[in-house]
Amino acid sequence: MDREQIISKLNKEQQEAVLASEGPVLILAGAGSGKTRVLVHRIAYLIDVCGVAPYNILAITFTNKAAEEMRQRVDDMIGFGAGEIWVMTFHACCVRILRRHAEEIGFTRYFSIYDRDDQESVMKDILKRRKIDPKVISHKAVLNAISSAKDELITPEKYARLNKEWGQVKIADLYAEYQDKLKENNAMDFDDLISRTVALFEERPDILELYRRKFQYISVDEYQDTNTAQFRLVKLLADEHRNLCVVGDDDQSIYKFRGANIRNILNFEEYFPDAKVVKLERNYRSTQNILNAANEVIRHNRGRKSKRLWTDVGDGEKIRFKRYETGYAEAEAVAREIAQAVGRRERHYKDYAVLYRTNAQSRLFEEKCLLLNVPYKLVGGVNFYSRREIKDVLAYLKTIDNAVDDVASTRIINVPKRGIGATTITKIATYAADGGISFFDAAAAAKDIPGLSSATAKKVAVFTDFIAGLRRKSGELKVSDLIGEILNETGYLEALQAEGTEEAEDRLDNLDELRNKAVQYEENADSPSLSGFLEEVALIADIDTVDDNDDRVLLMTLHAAKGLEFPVVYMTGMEEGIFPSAMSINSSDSDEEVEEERRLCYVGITRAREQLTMTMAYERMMRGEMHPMMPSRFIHEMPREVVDLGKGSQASRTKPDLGNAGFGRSMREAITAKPYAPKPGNGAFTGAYGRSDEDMNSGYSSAYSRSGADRNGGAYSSPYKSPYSKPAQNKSSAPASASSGRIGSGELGYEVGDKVRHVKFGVGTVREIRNMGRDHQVTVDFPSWGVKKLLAGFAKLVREE
DNA sequence: TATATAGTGTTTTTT
DNA sequence: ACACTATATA
Repeated sequence: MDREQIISKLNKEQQEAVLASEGPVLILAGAGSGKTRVLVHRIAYLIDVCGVAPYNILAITFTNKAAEEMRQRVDDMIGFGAGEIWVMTFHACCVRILRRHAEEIGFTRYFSIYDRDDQESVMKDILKRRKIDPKVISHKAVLNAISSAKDELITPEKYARLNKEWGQVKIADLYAEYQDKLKENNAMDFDDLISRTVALFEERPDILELYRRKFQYISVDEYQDTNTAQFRLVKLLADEHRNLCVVGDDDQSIYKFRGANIRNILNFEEYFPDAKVVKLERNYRSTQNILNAANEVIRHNRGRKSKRLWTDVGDGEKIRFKRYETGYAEAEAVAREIAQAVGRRERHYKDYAVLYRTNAQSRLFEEKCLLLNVPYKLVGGVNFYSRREIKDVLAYLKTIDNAVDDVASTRIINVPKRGIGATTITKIATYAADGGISFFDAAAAAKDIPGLSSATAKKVAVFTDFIAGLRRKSGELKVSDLIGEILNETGYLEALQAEGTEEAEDRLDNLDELRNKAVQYEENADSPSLSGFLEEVALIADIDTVDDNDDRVLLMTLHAAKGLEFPVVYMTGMEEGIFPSAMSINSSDSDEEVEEERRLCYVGITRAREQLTMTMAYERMMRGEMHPMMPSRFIHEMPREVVDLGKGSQASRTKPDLGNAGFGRSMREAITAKPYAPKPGNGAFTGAYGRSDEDMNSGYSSAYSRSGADRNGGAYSSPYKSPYSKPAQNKSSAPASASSGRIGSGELGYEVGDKVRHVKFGVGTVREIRNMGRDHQVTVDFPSWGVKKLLAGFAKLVREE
């Protein structure tokens, strides 16, 4: 293609961005402004017009899905040679470089990649061995501190130099040990992938030179989400030729908690004073109403590069704001609306995305979709690859592939059960530590380990022999066959099949799925290998597996929705404390954190093409308790005229002074100003505000079918009683039932205050009897043994006359 | 050694 | 509400 062909279908700013091929470029791309289009055209321009070799191009994206999409579009545009371009995520790019130079930094090319789970087992182990009370220093807190340090390229030594407080000194120490442990295991965590690549480049100018020469033209997508380490990496690679094009939107920076440094984008022009800056404000995705809402909300943030999205497609529908009694009602109403629209053939399921702030909210939507037969895909939450059965199989594969990965081998040495218990595992681990060998090698030498009985050593040998056998065969066996062999030979499948529970069925399905993925990998990879498969699996995010052709509603967090778009979007749980999260509101630098939440809101709003609905619940179940909720401040921040409150909405009914006209653009006065406070006790829905019929219906029906009665075995009877008042709990120490009168009388033959005899403890006094459902827990005070809690069915207590 | 249960803490977002 | 840990018991 020639220059004219490439730029002919782009707007003026986009053309400018595409044509600025040399030198540093900062593209401030508002949501939906066609930045992927620009990036793709830019690459085409570099190759077809500037004569750059595809081999010399590096395009970094945020997710594998984005990489795939970009690769596809580049393929379509330039055809031959596109395969040579590196289009991938930071992490994938670093792994590729690190595998090649692993030996030079003390690893082998088979190094494992540890996910959060693996990191946790390493850290727990360290804390345990150091006898540190996890209540004083939690493994999670340590890992978070380490992760933040790595994002900032702070080594353990530097961390120790920088931090002198007691807790921090401890962390520095643990950090150092953690790094040693990972190295021993020939493993790296996600953060290491970046920081070790940076370290490699800084220590070995010769290697850096290699990649500088290779990557002549670099582009970075979602630049606002890069952290210090990633920025340093890019800077190292681009410093010489300075052909660096970054694309980002400071308003969409939502990963500060992961170390994203918003200054990277705000200060780009300081690092590169000669940078060309292009602003893309024309939006090709949403209606003007949606854009107005987004613009107005984000305007409440300070310190941003000002920009204002616009479109010429017209106003479109207003944004709908709907309120429901509870989270259950909210979820049901959303699912029902979708089902109805699809039923009327107005929409496909895949036109919809249901977004929420936290993964915990997903369960309700999942339940209601199931109930109403709405096909859905849940993105995130429990990642496919972090399910137990999947991790088990992967641990087998890792043990075969990376013999020194102790986390992997300890995980599966007794899975399925081989009669190797915690004591044995500790003995093997100690032996390994003393001899400076890996856990697996120690296990292979079980018969030499003092203190292990020959019977135990034999059990261990069964395991190590099995792995050794597979290791021999791993060269010629395909990954999928290897998986099959593991599942069959260990009896893993058999054990699951024997269980016969629904959960076991799910697990079997997941294992099938894993085998399918392996087959897919074998078909698609250039040169399939066990390490290659493990790497792909480690770096895949849930969102990467979303299939655009699948006709399903997508359920996901607002974070996961970044970079995507949908005709219809529901933003749910629009409540203070949920969104913005209580965490951000109560934080010590609340202003900044709420601004990040606001950006998240902006991201959510701008996902919608045609219709956007925001929903909230008056009451929400959190940590097992019902809480009254107030509308999110972000609702107030939207301009009044783009929002539809729905007919018969409470605002116009109970606040006649606000009516339908005559007040300012702010939503603040137009909607509920006070939290909905159900009267305790009577529980009827007589809050201060009237409700639309729709709200009424969904509120009640859902509450009845879901909240009270069903889950407590019909414990609550009257429809006039609040479905939300807590029914008496079975385990409560109050009388188990009104009719039985005295506690535990009848079946047990004794009651509180009675003297009872126990085979071992002798005679004691019954202090308490708790109904545990099937059995009773009896608290007995034995004069010579103290107070014991016994199960009536077990203890065989006999009343003493 | 394996299992069942009670007690405890916990939650934002993720490559 | 849920998951994880510590404890008790066969």
